[in-house]
Amino acid sequence: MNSFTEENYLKAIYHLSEGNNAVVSTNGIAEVTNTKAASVTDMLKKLADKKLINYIKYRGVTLTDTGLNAAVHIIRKHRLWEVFLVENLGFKWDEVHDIAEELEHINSTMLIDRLDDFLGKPAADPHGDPIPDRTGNFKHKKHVKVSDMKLGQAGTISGVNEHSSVFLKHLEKLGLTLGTKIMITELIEFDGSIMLSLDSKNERTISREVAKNILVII
Amino acid sequence: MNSFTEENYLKAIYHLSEGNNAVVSTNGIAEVTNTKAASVTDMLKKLADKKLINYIKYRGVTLTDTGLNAAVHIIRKHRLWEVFLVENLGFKWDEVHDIAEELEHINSTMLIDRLDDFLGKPAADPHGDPIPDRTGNFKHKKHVKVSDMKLGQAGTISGVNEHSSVFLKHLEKLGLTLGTKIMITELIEFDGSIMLSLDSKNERTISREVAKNILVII
DNA sequence: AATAAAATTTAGATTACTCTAAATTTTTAA
DNA sequence: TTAAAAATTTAGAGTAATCTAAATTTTATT
Repeated sequence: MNSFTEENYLKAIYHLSEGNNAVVSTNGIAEVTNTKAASVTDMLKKLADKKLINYIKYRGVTLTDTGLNAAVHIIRKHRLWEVFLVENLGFKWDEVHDIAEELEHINSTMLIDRLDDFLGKPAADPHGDPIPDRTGNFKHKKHVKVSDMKLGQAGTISGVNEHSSVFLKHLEKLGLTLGTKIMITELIEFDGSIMLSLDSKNERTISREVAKNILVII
Repeated sequence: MNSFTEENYLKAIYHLSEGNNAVVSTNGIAEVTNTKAASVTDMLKKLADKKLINYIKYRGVTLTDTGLNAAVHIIRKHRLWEVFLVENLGFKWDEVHDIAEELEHINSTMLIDRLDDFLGKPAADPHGDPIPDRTGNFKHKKHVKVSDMKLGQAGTISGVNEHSSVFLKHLEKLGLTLGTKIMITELIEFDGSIMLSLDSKNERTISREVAKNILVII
């Protein structure tokens, strides 16, 4: 069994590689785990010994099949708990991240399978992120970043890349919640800002930084 | 904030003192926490520094008000999660202890209050143990051990003192579940065994050890 | 009351994870 | 293509929780 801390490293590596098994850097991991690069190096050696990652000194890290599987199951737990918190306990989408971060480390396959059944085997969490099934398979929805959309293109908001409360509250204030239909009405050359219409009515301007963290289905 | 481990010691002390603030011994704690007495001594010093316990070297331990409050809140969390597991996820009463043991350390007052509401503010967990409210108050049901009952006395099973799966499965096999009405039909002098009738029908014999761990309301 | 047994504490070490500071390797850019 | 900057690793040390073995205190028993 992997420790709480090991699980957090695996999850960090998974997220940094965007699920694509892209090579991940020591500093990148240090940043998202709130540790120092030296501590990360120590842990990488340990994870490599346990055959959870492929690690080449100075060159970076990828997950092995075992490591990927472990990471995906932690993510499954995290997202199922988020659904429970929002659907059953009445939390808002910007309030669930930290609690799910703790709940995701509870280890019981039976618990998670039964939670999954109880929730009706949901396909996505409250932020639109897909939930893998018990074998670890995702049904991959094709998400596009708003920052990659062309002028005049339309789509439906289907997810976010950033789960912090500040960001999600901001989206809510702008009316940019899951399911909202948007269309790009103007691309500002100066700073990369984007103007878009909401459900064919109101118009909004968002910064490039915000646009990068909103996902749509076209 | 107290660590996972500190919380387990507080809970152990609470249970050993039977909620009565009776003095608890180092060896007693070592046994229920699966550690060695030397490790317990180290931790007791730490808990005393944090003013969670009253500790006199060689003489034993009681909880301070702060320590008692912390312990009661951990127990509240444990019991609420047990209700959730049985009522909503379909677990049996002998399957929930270990999972609740992990869930009880999740720290979020908001989570627990909302879980409490979601469950309908239950008064007892699946083993009949009372659940304190958010201020830490128990509505104390008067429980009597079957081993303390007199010949001819009747009562309704309302709780157990032992939560292991082996014990609970045994009770189930005998039909001795919560809510069952029993009457003492014979007290065996030889070994302290007790014979009782179930819902005025079947008769059962249980050992003194079993009788000590079943609670009834008279 | 003296001594043996039991309970408890101290001393010294170990494991998991973390850190700072210094050394090494890789990348970037003149 | 080489020097400076950035990234990474190593060395050495610290904290939390644990352990064994030895020392001390309490309790039980003659």
